[in-house]
Amino acid sequence: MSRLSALPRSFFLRPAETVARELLGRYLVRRLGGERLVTRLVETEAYLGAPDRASHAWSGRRTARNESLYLIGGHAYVYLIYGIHHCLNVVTGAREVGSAVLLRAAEAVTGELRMKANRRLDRALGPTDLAGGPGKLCQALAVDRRLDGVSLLRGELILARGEPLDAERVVAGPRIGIDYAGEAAGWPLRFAEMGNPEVSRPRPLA
DNA sequence: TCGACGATCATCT
DNA sequence: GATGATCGTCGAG
Repeated sequence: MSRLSALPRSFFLRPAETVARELLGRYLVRRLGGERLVTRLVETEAYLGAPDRASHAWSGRRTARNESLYLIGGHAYVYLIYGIHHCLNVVTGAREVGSAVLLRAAEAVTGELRMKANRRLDRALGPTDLAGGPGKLCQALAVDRRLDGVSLLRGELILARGEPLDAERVVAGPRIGIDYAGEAAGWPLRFAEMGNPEVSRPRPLA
């Protein structure tokens, strides 16, 4: 069961790019009404904070919405996108920095039936339909703004140790959906497990 | 107070 | 590949 023990604070007190890479293969555990849903992370993106035009903390931007981005590493930042979907981020680094890692895709380990029910899709599920995308991952695990700012070291949403990937199994590429971000749009801050079928859109070449 | 927009997804052709 | 859904947030006025 040690694979499901929480990652320590020190794991998150590092640059977002490092944390994003090393989160691959780890477990994201959601406690939901006595049930435990376990997923294994296969795709992440780093957002660097003030210097990163794609980041909600770009240029030190700070509002009621993104306040939890400025917590110490190891907390959740959850926001609503396109009025419909939620995105789950892991805050990294020291307090007041504003860097984070977006959790983009995961595969089910346990609790798959509940996740499928949470997704409310009647048709047969394809490879990326369960949690192969940031909005889908949140829906499968019932993550919404109520979990904004919670600690990921304990409680109803936890990041656990799992088995980190060997470096040669990690693919890097540009981030998704941030064409507005100028030069930052091309930075290779998206990381995924090579060849994993759950990985979302513009699939990195394996 | 108002208008524009977005770290997406499902469905359609 | 294209498009509509849908609304909280933010900056401009």
